[in-house]
Amino acid sequence: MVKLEQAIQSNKFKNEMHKASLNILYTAWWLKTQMSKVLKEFGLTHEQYNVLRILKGKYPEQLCVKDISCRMIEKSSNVPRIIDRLVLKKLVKRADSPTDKRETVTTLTQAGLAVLAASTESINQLMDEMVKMEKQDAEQLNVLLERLRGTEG
Amino acid sequence: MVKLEQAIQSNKFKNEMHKASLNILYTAWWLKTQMSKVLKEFGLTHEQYNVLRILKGKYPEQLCVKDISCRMIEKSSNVPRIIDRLVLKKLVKRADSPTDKRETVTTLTQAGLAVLAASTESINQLMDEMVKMEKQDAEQLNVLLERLRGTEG
DNA sequence: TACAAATAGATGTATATACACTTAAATAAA
DNA sequence: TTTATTTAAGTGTATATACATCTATTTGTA
Repeated sequence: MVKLEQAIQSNKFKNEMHKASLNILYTAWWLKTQMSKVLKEFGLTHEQYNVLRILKGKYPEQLCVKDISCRMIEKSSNVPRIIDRLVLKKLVKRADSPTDKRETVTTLTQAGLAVLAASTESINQLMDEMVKMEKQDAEQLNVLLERLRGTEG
Repeated sequence: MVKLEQAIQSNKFKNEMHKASLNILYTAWWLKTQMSKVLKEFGLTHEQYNVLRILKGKYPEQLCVKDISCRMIEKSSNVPRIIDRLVLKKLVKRADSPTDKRETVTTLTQAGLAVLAASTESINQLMDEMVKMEKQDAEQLNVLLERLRGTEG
């Protein structure tokens, strides 16, 4: 097992909480990197994949930019530009909203659905291989992460 | 407490492990965002701060680019360009390595030491306010994150 | 109704990530 | 010793993040 100390070549942590913060940042980077390798085979970035998944969650409903934004893991993502790239690849379609002329709405194309299905299968397979963890541990991890963010407002 | 389900407006998780992965990614983004707000007051980005901390860890020793890279939390960071920006701000000094002409070595300036000390104090204060967690929980979190990365290699 | 405020999305800029490629220098091998 | 390989760092490009600003539209209010 690769411990945090080896990964970042340091064992000077102010306290356990400081170490845990660095551990979360490192683990997030590690997860993203592994997933990105798989997604690259489908010509997708991690963030493009996230947008496709969000669209799938409401398919065939059309979602406006702000409805996608508020579901993104990283809230400061620039969704219009991510959609730009998905449009170029013909994985999503953009249209004016019929109810509000300020909004543009987006939906998956058939190609988008296909690429998403295939890439999701690979991602799920990766997760099964990569992350060996008992259900009970995963539950405990979720509890602790939400406890950590306790003061979030 | 803000749960993951509210944060990303979804409660469709394949299993607890899938949820834990998203929870780690979201928590990492949340931590980075909070820290970046504090660092901005000192004109630093999260990654610039990480490089300064790494240099401090060996100060007054001079570190070459690869020694900084291997200590970065995000290994794919482009360290030469982060150093470029720190040099412009006169927080670090770059010089040719005396032993290997391919290498350039970097050290903190007095200004760099001062900015790092001040920003670290603010970051520590933020952490104390933001993250309310018992030492025991933090220890358990570290155990679980390392168990999750078990197959890393 | 007319005007002010708020909202949606697009756009601009600086920085960072991810990764490929180049150049120079050090090391290994023929 | 000469050549080949490896290594270190810098550079180029596409994409993303973080945040500010702009425009068009909608909503709220006088």
